[in-house]
Amino acid sequence: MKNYEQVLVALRRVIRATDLHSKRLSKHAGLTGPQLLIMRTIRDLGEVTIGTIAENVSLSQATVTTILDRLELRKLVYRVRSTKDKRKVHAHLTEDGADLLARAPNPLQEDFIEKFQNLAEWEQTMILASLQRVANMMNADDIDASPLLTVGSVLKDDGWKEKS
Amino acid sequence: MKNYEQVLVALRRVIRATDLHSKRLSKHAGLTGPQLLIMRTIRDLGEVTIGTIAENVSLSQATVTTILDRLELRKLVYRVRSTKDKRKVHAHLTEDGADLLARAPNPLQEDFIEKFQNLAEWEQTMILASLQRVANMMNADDIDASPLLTVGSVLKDDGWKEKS
DNA sequence: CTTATACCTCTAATTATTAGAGGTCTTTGC
DNA sequence: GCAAAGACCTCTAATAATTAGAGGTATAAG
Repeated sequence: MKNYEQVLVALRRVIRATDLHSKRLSKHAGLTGPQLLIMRTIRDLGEVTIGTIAENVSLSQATVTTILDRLELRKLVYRVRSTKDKRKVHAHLTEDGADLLARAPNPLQEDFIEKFQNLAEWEQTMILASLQRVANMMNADDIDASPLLTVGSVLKDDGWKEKS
Repeated sequence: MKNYEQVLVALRRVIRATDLHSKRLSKHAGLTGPQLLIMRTIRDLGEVTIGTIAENVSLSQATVTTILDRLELRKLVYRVRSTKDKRKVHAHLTEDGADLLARAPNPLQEDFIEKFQNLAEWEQTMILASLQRVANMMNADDIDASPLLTVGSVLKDDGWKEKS
């Protein structure tokens, strides 16, 4: 399994669904969960458009826009309109933003990627499937508890239901 | 009749419909008809958005955008994105643009407004109705020649068909 | 515990830009 | 003169970001 990004997305969905994002993270460095999430996305992906951020953190463009407004007000990020396509806007971290982010704790993602990649492939697949199952359960209106996971079913089935 | 703008719009439509805009004006000052039209709109209306320009010259926003691109390339206009509403963009004339526009002949609009306002109201109404009739005829696929203008009908009927 | 404040989040509407296609006019080469 | 090329003009449809408006949650203050 090459892309651990799916795992991260699944993790984020679990975090949001369980309200960890707000209760656990809001104190640290004065940033809320979504704010941290977005700032990390900007740092990790480099020159990103609003749309790309939204896609990566599973939020609407409108939501990302308003959160960026607040971050920009605090001089933690800034926007640059693309010259090649003037519809697009790139978000960047300011130096202050990068500093703050570096000091902010990241209990969930800290060297997670490195460790995850050292796992056996079948184990990675199993973990991903489990996370997806949890995330789907959180977001589902009617929780269907019947289909139990088996290693066999996991290895066959790659996709997972998108958020309703 | 307070607004002579309707008369100007009607005039512009006649000009476009008869291709005067390109044949007669394109030589002067190196500007084409639509370019002149748009630059005058910017000068006369002050801080205008793209949408307002489009409305005033009866062109689509997309068309105004591309024409402004060419004018901006020649440093005759510049754009400023509104800080109050970041969707909006204001167009301005550069000094070069204002100079060029001042030297450009304006055979159709030169002190037209002042003279027009000195006419009697019924006469203004009559002229507007006539222009609208001509403009509508130009744009109509099937020209209906039957209804002749009368002073009575003109004074009653205020609206006119929008361009199809 | 209630109220106020500050976030988060969404959908729908708005504004500008771009893509793509088709048209006209002017210039250039023959 | 005439054909071809290049530069405009113009539109509709698609795309990107923002805003408006409404509803929800969490934190702070009394």
